[in-house]
Amino acid sequence: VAKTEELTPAALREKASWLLGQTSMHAHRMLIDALDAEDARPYHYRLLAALREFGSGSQAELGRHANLDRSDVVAALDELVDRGFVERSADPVDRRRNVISITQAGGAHFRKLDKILNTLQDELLSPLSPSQREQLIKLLRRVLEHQNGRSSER
Amino acid sequence: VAKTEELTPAALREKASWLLGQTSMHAHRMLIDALDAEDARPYHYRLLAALREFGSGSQAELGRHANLDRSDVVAALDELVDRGFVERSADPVDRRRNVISITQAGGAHFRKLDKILNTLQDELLSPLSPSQREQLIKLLRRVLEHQNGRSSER
DNA sequence: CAAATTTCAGTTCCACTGAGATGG
DNA sequence: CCCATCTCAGTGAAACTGAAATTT
Repeated sequence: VAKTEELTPAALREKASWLLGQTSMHAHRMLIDALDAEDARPYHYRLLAALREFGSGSQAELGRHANLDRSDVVAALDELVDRGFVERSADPVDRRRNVISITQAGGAHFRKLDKILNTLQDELLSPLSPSQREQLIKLLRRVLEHQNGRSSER
Repeated sequence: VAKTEELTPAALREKASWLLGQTSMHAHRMLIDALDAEDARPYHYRLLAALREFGSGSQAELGRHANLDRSDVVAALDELVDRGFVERSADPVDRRRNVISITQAGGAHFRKLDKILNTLQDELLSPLSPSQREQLIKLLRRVLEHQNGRSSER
């Protein structure tokens, strides 16, 4: 049996950016696999979550909430419209905008995906105790808030 | 001033996979930017680190250490050869193999990149105290080891 | 005129797949 | 015959860029 712990150079293993990259890549693969069973993609979940939490809105607004590029919002919403999970309609007060609203089927779909995502978190964090999980999330959130602060200063 | 903390849906903000993805993406962008100044890419650093730590070896072996796909090893090594940081030579005992060795310039290059990477870790973790940084690294490493264990069982 | 929105076309980076040629 | 290695060509997802058309 190969000792995978000794495969990776220490120079990499000790770097937070490396650990973040590896764990996040693995988590992302798990996510793709899990969503695939529902014919869904990570972008779908993000958009539906933003819609449920902030209500209907323009595509631009939605993209900012879900952290999607304006370009990718178009294509991802096309897919959600195809599946009947959201509706596009012209905004009567600002004719540049499309108003996106979530359908009933979309709400049900989101709840299903959210369950899948929650299960996935458990699997991902299974080697950690409950307090360690909280710790990890707290630390990551702090790093992320700092990053968001710095990038919005630019 | 916009409150970026309130932009993201709670459904996302509370998920470890989301936090990992966002922080790692940001870290990756920082990495790309920092290495760009040295005309280098993340793949270069990984390969050089593996070479320094495990010594000369075949490309396949190198790829396993640096976690690069066999296909990507070829192209990345081409770049490093062009820059004079590694040398390709035929393996006398196994003529399928290329033996890759790091040059003196390559060693110097690695040390420069390693400094850049270390500075970047500091910047990345700047909102955390020293003990929090250790905590984060410890927790991430534990998650990663668990992932590696599961994926090698398949 | 400046700014925002939607959309399209195209790019980059990373990871990966399939297949061919060579050799152990 | 099977397996490993190196290489090439191509795919796919995610994030992003530039520009056009429309409207505010």
